[in-house]
Amino acid sequence: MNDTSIRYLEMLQFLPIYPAKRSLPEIQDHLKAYDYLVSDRTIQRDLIKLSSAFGLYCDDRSVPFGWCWMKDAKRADMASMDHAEALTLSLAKTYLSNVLPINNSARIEALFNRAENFLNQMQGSDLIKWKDKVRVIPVTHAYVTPSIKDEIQGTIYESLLREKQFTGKYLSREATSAKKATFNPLAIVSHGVVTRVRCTREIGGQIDNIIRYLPIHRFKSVSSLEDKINIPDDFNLDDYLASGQIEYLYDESIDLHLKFTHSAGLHLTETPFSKDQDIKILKGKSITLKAKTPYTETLKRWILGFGDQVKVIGPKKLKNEVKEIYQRSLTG
Amino acid sequence: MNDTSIRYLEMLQFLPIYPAKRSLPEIQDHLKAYDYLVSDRTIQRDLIKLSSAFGLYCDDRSVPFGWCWMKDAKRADMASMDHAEALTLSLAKTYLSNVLPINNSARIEALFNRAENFLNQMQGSDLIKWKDKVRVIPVTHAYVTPSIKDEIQGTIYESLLREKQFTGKYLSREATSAKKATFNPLAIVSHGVVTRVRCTREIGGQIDNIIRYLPIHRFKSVSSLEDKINIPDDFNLDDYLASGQIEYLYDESIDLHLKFTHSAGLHLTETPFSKDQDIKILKGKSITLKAKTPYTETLKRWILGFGDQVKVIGPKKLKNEVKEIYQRSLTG
DNA sequence: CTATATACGACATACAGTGTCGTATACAAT
DNA sequence: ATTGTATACGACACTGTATGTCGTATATAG
Repeated sequence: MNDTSIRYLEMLQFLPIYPAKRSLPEIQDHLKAYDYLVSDRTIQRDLIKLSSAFGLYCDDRSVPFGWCWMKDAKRADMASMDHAEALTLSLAKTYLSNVLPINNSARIEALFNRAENFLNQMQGSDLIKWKDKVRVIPVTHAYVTPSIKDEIQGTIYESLLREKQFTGKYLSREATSAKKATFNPLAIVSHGVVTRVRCTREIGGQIDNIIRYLPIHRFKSVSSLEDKINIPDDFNLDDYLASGQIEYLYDESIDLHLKFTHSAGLHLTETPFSKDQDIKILKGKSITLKAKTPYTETLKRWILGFGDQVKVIGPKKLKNEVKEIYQRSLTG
Repeated sequence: MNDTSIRYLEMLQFLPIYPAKRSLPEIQDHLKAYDYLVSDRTIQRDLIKLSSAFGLYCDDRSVPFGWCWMKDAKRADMASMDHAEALTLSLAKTYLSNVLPINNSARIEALFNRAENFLNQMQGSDLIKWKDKVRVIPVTHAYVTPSIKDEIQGTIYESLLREKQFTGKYLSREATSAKKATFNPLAIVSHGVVTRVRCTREIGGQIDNIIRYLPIHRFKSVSSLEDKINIPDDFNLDDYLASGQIEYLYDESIDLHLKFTHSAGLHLTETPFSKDQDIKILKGKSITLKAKTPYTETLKRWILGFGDQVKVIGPKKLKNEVKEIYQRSLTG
């Protein structure tokens, strides 16, 4: 068996990403721990060899030299972790699990696991309970994720990208048993825990040219075909999303004008609504926001979520809409 | 360059994870592209050698044989990506960038880049514009991310985990110039694009035992110290978050009871509010939801976001609160 | 059944990987 | 400055293994 290659990998995984770095003696010690007893000269030669193939960088401004991955190295994801990065990944995991079915990616799970292992195995005089030091406050309600089988998601994604058809059994909301059909995948639209595939359907060779919008968790089974998809003439995803068939986009662009209470609006000074926002703090301490923005379902919820801490000043249409919502709520 | 070990690594990176596989001629072609001109016999021997050391699998049910990584192989994270995984990662990136400052993690960026490169370089008869086939509809308004310097975030995270102090210049919202002090980091609380550090402050060796809650983007500079942090007696993060000093948790547990319009509530049948939710579809098609849940700021916004499509039935306190919000909105 | 592609054992050879040694250089302490 | 120690690196020799070639067996396709 060839020890050398494995030793290389062990080395590559021990090196951090620039600007952090490791000296040759540190590397040698690390390898020793894995029973790779090689001379320093060998390691030196290895590093030079690997640096051209993998994009390693050697900081030779001072002795001992420091070795690391270049920031933009292709395979920099193999590099070792540091505290900050592991913590960032742990946070990322929490956010993503609220919002995206990531069960499909063995790799990203492996990455998250590596981060947690790193944090758990932190060396030190006493075991530091890092989990007691970190909290994520969700920015959105965390629904229970519908379960999606890896193979189903994988097949649909791959068919989409390869522009191939797939067959499958789909259980619609109304139906009691899943219906078999052939599908032409056109696009994937991810909206939180629900991922949908835009597609047309063929049953018994019959295409109906209805563009459907099917949550992939409702597919009970799928298998890929090698036939090219039939694309409806001039299908365009953005046009489709904007067409209002899906509720999410009401208006391409509106001149939003809101008035916040001081405490509710203050966050805009640090986390702007948008890059072109225009905020003013009025005498009474209220804060006004002006911005050009698309009018989406998400925006509407964002505004409504503030309750009486925000007042819509414009556009008039939106102002009336919100007013009517409140009136209906009170009378309904 | 003619190096066996690096050729091995190149090979390993070319192999996909089971059930996908690559044939020997495919592997040879790939290596040829990297100027590794070796005989097929050599590659065959390599694969056999590597398979025991790395957990490769050879599908020898039909000729030509297909090689791949076993699913649970230790180092499977160096395997090549497939379509589904690359797409998942691309979606994850979009979500995360709305919600978390990930600029700090060179590794996760490297992973995302790898995914996008994979998608861009998809071979095929014609170039497939994958970006036209994927959309993410944000589940929450995307604020502009405050800029945080890598070093500052890194130093604070590391200090927290190592339980060491750090010094830094902090610019408070009211002040015009940053103030230098020593900080005892106690915890990190991430809330969307804003990440805050719970800490106490020391100025001129004087500790005030006020537990502060500072957004890390307001630090202008920091540098780590080697002194152990001073922890206030019986500090506990959860107690602190629950104490109401931060607005986010109003009540440990309430019996939430809501009534949705049919269209607004239907999503709960597939993406449940919580694991213990109890939903009923009434005669008038309205949908009621009962669930035990903490009462948080996020929950309040979630409810308000539905506007007149939801009615609070209980608890009474919440019902009145929402009613008052609407009344104030209309009269204010 | 024939033709072609693939798999794999055997063998001889060249060369890559390695440790050792010696020298040049860098950094820290005196 | 001067000394001592750690590090970097070129040169060389040796061992082992990585490699191409060839021949044979087997599988797939036409």
